[in-house]
Amino acid sequence: MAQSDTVTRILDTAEVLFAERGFAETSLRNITSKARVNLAAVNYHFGSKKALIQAVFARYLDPFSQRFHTALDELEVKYKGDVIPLEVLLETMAGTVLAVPAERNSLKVFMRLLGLAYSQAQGHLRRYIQQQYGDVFTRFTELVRQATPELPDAERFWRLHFMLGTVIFTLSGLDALRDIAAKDYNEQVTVRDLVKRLRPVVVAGMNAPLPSAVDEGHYANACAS
Amino acid sequence: MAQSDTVTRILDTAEVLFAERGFAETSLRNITSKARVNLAAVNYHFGSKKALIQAVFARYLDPFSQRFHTALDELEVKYKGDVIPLEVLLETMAGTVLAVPAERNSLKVFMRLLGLAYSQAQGHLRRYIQQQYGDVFTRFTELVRQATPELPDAERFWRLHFMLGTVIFTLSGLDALRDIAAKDYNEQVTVRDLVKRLRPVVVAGMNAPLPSAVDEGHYANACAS
Amino acid sequence: MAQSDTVTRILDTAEVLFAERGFAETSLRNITSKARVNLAAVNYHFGSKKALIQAVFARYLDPFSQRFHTALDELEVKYKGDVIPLEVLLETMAGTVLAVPAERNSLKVFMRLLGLAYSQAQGHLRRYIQQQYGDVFTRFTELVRQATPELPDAERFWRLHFMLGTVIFTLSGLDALRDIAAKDYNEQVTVRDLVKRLRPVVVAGMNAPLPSAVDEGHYANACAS
Amino acid sequence: MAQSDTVTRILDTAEVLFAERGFAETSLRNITSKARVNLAAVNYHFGSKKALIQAVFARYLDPFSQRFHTALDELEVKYKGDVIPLEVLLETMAGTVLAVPAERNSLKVFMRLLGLAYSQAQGHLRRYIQQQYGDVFTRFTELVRQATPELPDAERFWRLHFMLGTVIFTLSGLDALRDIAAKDYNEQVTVRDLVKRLRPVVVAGMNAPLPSAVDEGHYANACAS
DNA sequence: GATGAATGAGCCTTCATTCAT
DNA sequence: GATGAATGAAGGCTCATTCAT
Repeated sequence: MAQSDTVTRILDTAEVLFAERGFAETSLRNITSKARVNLAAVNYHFGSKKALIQAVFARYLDPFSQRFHTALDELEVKYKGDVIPLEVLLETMAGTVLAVPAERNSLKVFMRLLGLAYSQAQGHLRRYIQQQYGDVFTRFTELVRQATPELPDAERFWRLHFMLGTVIFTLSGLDALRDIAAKDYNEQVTVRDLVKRLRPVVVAGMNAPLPSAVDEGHYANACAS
Repeated sequence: MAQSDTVTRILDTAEVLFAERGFAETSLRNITSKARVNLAAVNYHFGSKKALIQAVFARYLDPFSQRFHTALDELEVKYKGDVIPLEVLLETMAGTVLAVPAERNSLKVFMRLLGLAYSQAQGHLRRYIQQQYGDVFTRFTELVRQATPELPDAERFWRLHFMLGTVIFTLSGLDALRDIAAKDYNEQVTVRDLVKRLRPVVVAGMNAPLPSAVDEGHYANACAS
Repeated sequence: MAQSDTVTRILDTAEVLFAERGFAETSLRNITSKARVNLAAVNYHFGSKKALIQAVFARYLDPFSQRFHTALDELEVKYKGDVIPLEVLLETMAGTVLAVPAERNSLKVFMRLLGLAYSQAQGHLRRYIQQQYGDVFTRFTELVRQATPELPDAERFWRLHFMLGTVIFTLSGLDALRDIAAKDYNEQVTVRDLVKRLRPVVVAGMNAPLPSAVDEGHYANACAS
Repeated sequence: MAQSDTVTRILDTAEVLFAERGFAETSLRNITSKARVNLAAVNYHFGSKKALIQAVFARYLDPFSQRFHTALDELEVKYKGDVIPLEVLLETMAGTVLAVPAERNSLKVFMRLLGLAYSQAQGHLRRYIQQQYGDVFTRFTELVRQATPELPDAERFWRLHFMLGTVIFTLSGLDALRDIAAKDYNEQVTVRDLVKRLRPVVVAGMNAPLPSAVDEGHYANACAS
């Protein structure tokens, strides 16, 4: 078997199974048997299951990180010191996110993986992602800060995560939702359709009026934590 | 030991551990040893791990479902045939969601669990929730439909899920995000604060302009799936 | 619930399940749930699973033992000191065996149980049967001895067990064999039919010529144990 | 540890324990601890306990099936079209049965296993044996049919099973019976002795006169099932 | 470089039994 | 007299990992 064929086969199979079932629910046996590879190969090539999980992410995030840096470079050149508008920043990020897995025909898988990275109990994974790719996100949020000077820093932080939740939740649960949509609305939705639908919602969310301080304590009597 | 003390102790411990680690990563031994209860007690009282998971959800969703029905009844009486405004509907839902676990001092846990219900590979759980509580959500979405007659049905479906993602993603990942926010913005955020912040964003998202058909194919060259 | 209703329900259910699956494969839960009786009732009324197994046998063997003694009494009166012919002894035993469970409509179950008593790893059961009912069988074999004076004692011992094997094996596996027979020979066989078929074979087996000493060592080179 | 040493040790230990206690009463832990082998080795090499049980049988039945086919081939050559006498067929089967485990010094174990295969609630095992080795037995019964043209087909079917019961019941319960015989008749019986004793009985049983139709209903009043 | 074999820890579940009520 | 609750032991099986070859 060719040298890195095994490695590739493992990664290809692992990302699909991880995306389908989650990390804990996917055993190395599941992966190696479906990939028709020796069970010990995972530990041989990657060292451990954790390292395999990280490698699966790295295969997406390395090119993403690189392309996103390049795209931001180009934007900074184009706007040469002027503030880059929020819509442009969001479009750029969306474009890069879509571009990377497009080459691997598996945007859906990538989105599922991103969702899992947030929701599953894999502390090592969040630490790994933060450490390896934190700088791109830091750079991006700084540009967003410049594009939304009217937003308090904390508000911007939360709204970015609100919108992150919107996107990841939707795209990572795409299959299930798509089935419902297809049944109820007789509509075959593609990722492209969804992104088109997401755009105005995300922009509106980011530009929503600030919460009025008046409402404070509205639920105070109902919420203890 | 008091009659149903064991049952309660198991449920209390299970919901915390499930919320912290997920279902697959939490063993019955983890639960029973922390709850200082015999391992076999889980199977005696619940029948299986799956049934325990469902029971954990039922303890939240049963009262939620009941209260939400009641709240919607009251709204329908109050508006006697008139359309109930979207903001009122959203407030009512938020109020009910907050009220239920408030009595148990564990809104955070409830939100984590809801997030897990969507993201983890527990098909039985989604089936169970859909089957047991589907009707409340159906009733709610029908009222939302009447409140947003200008939205195409499919668009409303997707936007509701966009907003669901916003809320669940944020609140279920609350701890991690709160830590970051505390460090970067020196801010101790409560769930109440977050709900206050979420409200204008959700309303703005639901009321965002419809996506223009002109944009179609915008990312066509970047997205293969 | 009436006093001994529970006991009867347990015994009725237990004998059926034991006959179907064997002793180890039938749990007290199987029995009590099918009998719609409390799990603890078995230990309450019988003391242990072993005791339940013995009770199931006692319900058949007590009347059998009593009737067989009576039948042999009558034979001894009738033949007043003369030797009772082998055929008569065999017929009498067969008649008694058939008569007992006939009242409970479950000869098949009784035979399965007898087969299990021999084949399953329930040492306590063999000891129990030997201790409780050994005397009837001793009395019977003594009469057989008188009826077959030409047979060496050891030969008679073995032939009785050969024939016991014939009967128990056939009748205890009745269902499976009946299915095959029904399929291959288009024949719906009853227990009565089988007993009719067994009679000449058993008699011929008992009366077979003695093995010639010449044959000794015929398989010596083929058999090491 | 040598390559298949583990497999052999597991099989050797398993067949002894199965024969002594039955399948359900023998745990994998019993087997692996006695065989001084890791518990997981059973699942690694065999896949499941069921598969182990089947493997234990296969180790006897594979060579038996092969040898018996060969022996029947030789008989057909020798008798070139003529009918092979019943005695010869029975001797041939007996010889093959004795020859196979002789090499493994465990005829007794083999016989116990055969008895268990019939009496224990292991449906999968009967299915497996029928499927894997059904053809040899079909071939054998066809030759018996030619050797006993005077017997009605159904009668021959039942008599073969009568005799099968005789043999399996006796040989599978050998140890217990041998103990009794040793005590009562001061006789140390070997398997060879028993086979010598079985032969005339089996032949006489097969050749017994047909049951007279006159006797029909003899026990009719005594047998309800 | 790659793999078949083996391992120890842990999984969920079921068992017969006991006990307080 | 009868039962719901609880228990310790044991069941078969799967896991990620290691190791000799």
